[in-house]
Amino acid sequence: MEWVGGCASGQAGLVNDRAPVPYRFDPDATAAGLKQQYGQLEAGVETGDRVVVAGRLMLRRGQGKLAFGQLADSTGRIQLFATANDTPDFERFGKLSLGDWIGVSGEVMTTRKGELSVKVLEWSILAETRRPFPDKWHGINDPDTRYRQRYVDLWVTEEARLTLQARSKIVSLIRRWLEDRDFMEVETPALHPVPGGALARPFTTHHNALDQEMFLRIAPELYLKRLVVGGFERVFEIARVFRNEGISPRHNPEFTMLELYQAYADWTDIMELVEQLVAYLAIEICGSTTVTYQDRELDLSVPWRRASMASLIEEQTGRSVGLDTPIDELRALCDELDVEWRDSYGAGKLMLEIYEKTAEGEQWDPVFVTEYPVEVSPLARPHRELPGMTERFEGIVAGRELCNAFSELLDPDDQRARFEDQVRERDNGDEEAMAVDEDYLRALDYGLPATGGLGIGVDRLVMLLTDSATIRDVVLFPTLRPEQDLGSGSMEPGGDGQTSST
RNA sequence: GCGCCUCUAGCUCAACGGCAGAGCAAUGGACUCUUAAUCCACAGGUUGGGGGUUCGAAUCCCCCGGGGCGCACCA
Repeated sequence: MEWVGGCASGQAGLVNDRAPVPYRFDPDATAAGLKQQYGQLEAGVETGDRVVVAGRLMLRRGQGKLAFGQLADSTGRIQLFATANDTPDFERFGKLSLGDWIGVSGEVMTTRKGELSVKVLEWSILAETRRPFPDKWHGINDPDTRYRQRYVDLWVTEEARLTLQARSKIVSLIRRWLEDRDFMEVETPALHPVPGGALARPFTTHHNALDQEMFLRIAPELYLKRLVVGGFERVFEIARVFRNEGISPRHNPEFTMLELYQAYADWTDIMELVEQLVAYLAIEICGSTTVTYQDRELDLSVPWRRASMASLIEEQTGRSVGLDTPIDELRALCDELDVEWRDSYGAGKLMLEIYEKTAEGEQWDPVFVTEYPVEVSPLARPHRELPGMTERFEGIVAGRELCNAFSELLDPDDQRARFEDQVRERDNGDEEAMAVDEDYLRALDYGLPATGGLGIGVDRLVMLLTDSATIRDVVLFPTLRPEQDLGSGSMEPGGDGQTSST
């Protein structure tokens, strides 16, 4: 390792004074690793063990011929202990800016007060910060600044770092869990000629060479089922999907959806899969199936409650409704409950609207809501016992939809009729209705066996497991309006360029 | 898209019709065991932008812009 320690340029104090920094560096210890290995050390011990650490200087305390610092890396923080006698270029070390990246080689020790530290015996600057770091105690409070400058937020907001690290861990655990069950990860197109697989407004774009309108996918569903037709019996995709809709604490225009399809399975198999997967993740991430979400306890243990949509409506409103309830009665109930409806809505759509208004948000502990009407489930297979219903369920946790799943619709003729119903709804002004996907129908013509399918909102799952109130906290770079005053001028040395919330 | 709230130093916040302030950061100095170190000194502002009311506006009113939260849409 080449040490560039003591490379102060002699022009200290100038903003543009950039020390030469090494092309590579080889740390051999981390803050967390040191705490784990030496955590039990008594006060005043010098171990003689030499380690190399690297990171950002987050705190600094001069003490005459001593100096203390706190070095942060991706695992946490460790104290640095520098002395005029042992630390080369001690003077310069004491003048480092908060936020500077440094590499340190030194001896593992504890101070007289017992704080585990690395005594700085060699050090070098790995990168200087030319912008001041936020308040060392309060950090950044303005949410907009946090999301825009995530590269700073990750250093000064520990929860942000831990949450986003947990997200990575969760996605990794999902992959491994599914692979252990013989699911194969695939990647299907994100550019779709026909948007499908969900009810949502797409982003539109254009391919120049093909001179063709294209859509960013709103769901990978129809491609994944094509793969089951193709003989991949268990597939999954962790898909970034795009929906041209509002932004809110629970919605980002691009978000991540886990979809999986299992041949020969039905919706009951998928229910078991979901509750087991989520319980497994809760234990791995939170240490228990009982987690706290927004100051309220949440029991994710298996099995989750099953309840039909109609029964939940009755539970909340005391009114018994079903597909055979006269339409006027349903409309009257909507009016009574302040639920908007249109003439084109059938009994199934009215039921769904009533359920979403009255019951969905009232659920807290997980519940699989079953028996969705055919009318609102264009890709789900008819219920084997209940006419007009499908074998579809949604998993509701903490009052929000976590997943949507069903026994997949197999019959090409039925599917064509459902698509055509959707087109009629589109003609009636429903911009989220589906279009006919002829190639998908052709695939179904070749035969799809019984298949259970699932979509889970990964962002919302991460929110639950990390106790995050907003989706922006679990997305590294959430969608924001572009900053207005951030031109090329901000890159000029000495330019103000500080990007506040304005 | 509609409603409510909000925008003051690099960061976190005061001042709420009467001289724009503090802490941290920065800058200069003291200090051999600090833990958000402490102490001394110094500096930092077109109060988001524009207009209006007023003897006087960060403060009240209007318009515009950014952000937050609800509603609507949705996952």
